[in-house]
Amino acid sequence: MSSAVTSSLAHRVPDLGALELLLAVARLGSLGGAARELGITQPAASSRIRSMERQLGVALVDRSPRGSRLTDAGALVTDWARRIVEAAEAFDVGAQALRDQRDSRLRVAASMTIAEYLLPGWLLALRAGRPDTAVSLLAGNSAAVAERLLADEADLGFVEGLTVPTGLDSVVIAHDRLIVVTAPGHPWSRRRRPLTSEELAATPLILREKGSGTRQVLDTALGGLARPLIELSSTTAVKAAAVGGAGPAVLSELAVREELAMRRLVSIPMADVSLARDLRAVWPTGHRPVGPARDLLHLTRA
Amino acid sequence: MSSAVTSSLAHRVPDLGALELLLAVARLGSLGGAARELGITQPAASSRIRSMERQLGVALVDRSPRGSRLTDAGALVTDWARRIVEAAEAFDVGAQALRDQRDSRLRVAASMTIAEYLLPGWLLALRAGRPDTAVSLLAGNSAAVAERLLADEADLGFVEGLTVPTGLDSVVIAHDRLIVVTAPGHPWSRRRRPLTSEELAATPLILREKGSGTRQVLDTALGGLARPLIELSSTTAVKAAAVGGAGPAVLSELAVREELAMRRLVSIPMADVSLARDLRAVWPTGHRPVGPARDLLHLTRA
DNA sequence: CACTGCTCATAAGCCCAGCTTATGCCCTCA
DNA sequence: TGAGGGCATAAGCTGGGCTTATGAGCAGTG
Repeated sequence: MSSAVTSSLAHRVPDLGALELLLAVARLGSLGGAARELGITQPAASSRIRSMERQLGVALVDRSPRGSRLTDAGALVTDWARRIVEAAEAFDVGAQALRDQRDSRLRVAASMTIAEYLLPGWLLALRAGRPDTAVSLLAGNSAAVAERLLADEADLGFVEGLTVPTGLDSVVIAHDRLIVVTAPGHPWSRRRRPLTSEELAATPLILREKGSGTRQVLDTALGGLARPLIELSSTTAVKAAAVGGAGPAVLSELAVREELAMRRLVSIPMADVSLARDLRAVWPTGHRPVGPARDLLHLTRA
Repeated sequence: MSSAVTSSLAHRVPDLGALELLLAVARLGSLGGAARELGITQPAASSRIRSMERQLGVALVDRSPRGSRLTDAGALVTDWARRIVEAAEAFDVGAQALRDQRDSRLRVAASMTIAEYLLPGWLLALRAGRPDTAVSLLAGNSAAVAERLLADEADLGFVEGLTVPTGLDSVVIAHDRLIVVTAPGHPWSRRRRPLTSEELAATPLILREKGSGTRQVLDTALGGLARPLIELSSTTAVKAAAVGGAGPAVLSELAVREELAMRRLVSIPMADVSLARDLRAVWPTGHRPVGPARDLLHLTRA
């Protein structure tokens, strides 16, 4: 599979600290200034940038006695670096929410797909507006989300099922749909006509286990007929199998957006089945969200 | 601005090596197996995962004498980690292309926006299909791209201007458009009616310098009338100024997609101006791309 | 003209994170 | 009951990144 000769990414990509430093240099136009901002000394910054240039084999900044500017290549590298740092920020805010299980001002319960793909972005936006709101996150299925809310162990929930659990009010915050995907080499990727639901039902698919949200939606749409090629217990495992060419899979648009953009997977048009589903914010009937929960709710709609 | 107390991301986010290790553990279901794959010893993997758990304050894997499985929180963390690693892969493939200036099998010349936002994804896809194609990248404006191609110093080019440089054949590979954006707090973000071109032309904007591709398109669309609030020399600088609330900016949709998703910027609808532009692959007239250049060209269209 | 203040670079020394090797315990399966 | 795969712990090494101390180049100023 992946070649063992290829030394790991971590050896070829500068670490986060170096990338943050590079972004600071780009923004401030000076090594010393960037060092100050990050709370390190100027020689440390100087040496770190230099060793990054050595590692990449590319000159990144033009130094002068009046400051430092990015080279053309440096500007490009800095933009790519920003992507890594942004992903790291999402990771950070998510991990923090996961850690502070107790006594937070805003306790969120969310389904897996939403927690994976949408929540970090929302939390970053929330932090931008209200920097000191401590958020805690509990991820689980719809039933678990409902349970937490009703036990007053969460202030706001997010679910992605077809139905709203009883005892909860809800509002639709986004739409999602399941799509059929295969690896680029699969015969279906060269089809001209859209796929019919009969064909889909007749073909063994890479699926989530029974009981998962996605599986429920698919089974309902096909009339309980989806045929498993294999059943896996996480979206990630399903994606990996599909990318590896094991067969067609049915997954949330959210989950495969990046794989589609990278052409690691291709989407197969469907003719007659609508696998749309709503993503909803939920809360105990009558208890409209207030305070930070209300702020978060507003963020999610737009 | 950003608080100095907040210790840097790098202290709260595990480094790339640790994240890669976590992904390997998730995939293989065993610390030792993951260690083997990454070419380190089992104790090293064990300790690294443990220190990552300590750093995050979250249990990530359930160890047992028969292997290790991710906890629920671990699954979530792993998915967020995958995002970082994917961004790092894009960085890596881009940096490599930037380094290998000479004697590559495939020499690409691309405009800044394309090099920044699209090319790494293409190169990853290309590498997936042809793992050993050495690619070199030169980023510059349309004129520079044309020059390289005509001097036979590049095999395939990508430009985003309004016109195709003479001497080159081209094919449209994607569409882009410029959009007006502001920070979320700006008055325009609460407008109900779309913006007219008169209003846009009458308002001082954060702009790229004259001569840049985006500026050209905007000036043409407004009849050469764009009024600068400030002129900055990179897309990134413009974005940063806009995010900071300095005023409205006009930027490529590609460049601000993530900022929009994160709600760091909001898009202001335009009534009567179309700021669409084509992204094109280009090559010297008559010399249709062959070999790796042809493969890359195919990847970009879909 | 020299002084001040900004820039960056170099050198010497410290410290800790992460690696390795060596070992031991737990569990399962033949 | 022993073999084998899983993980943990302990001791010792190494290197990368930090600090402090110092010097040099350039701009603006009285």
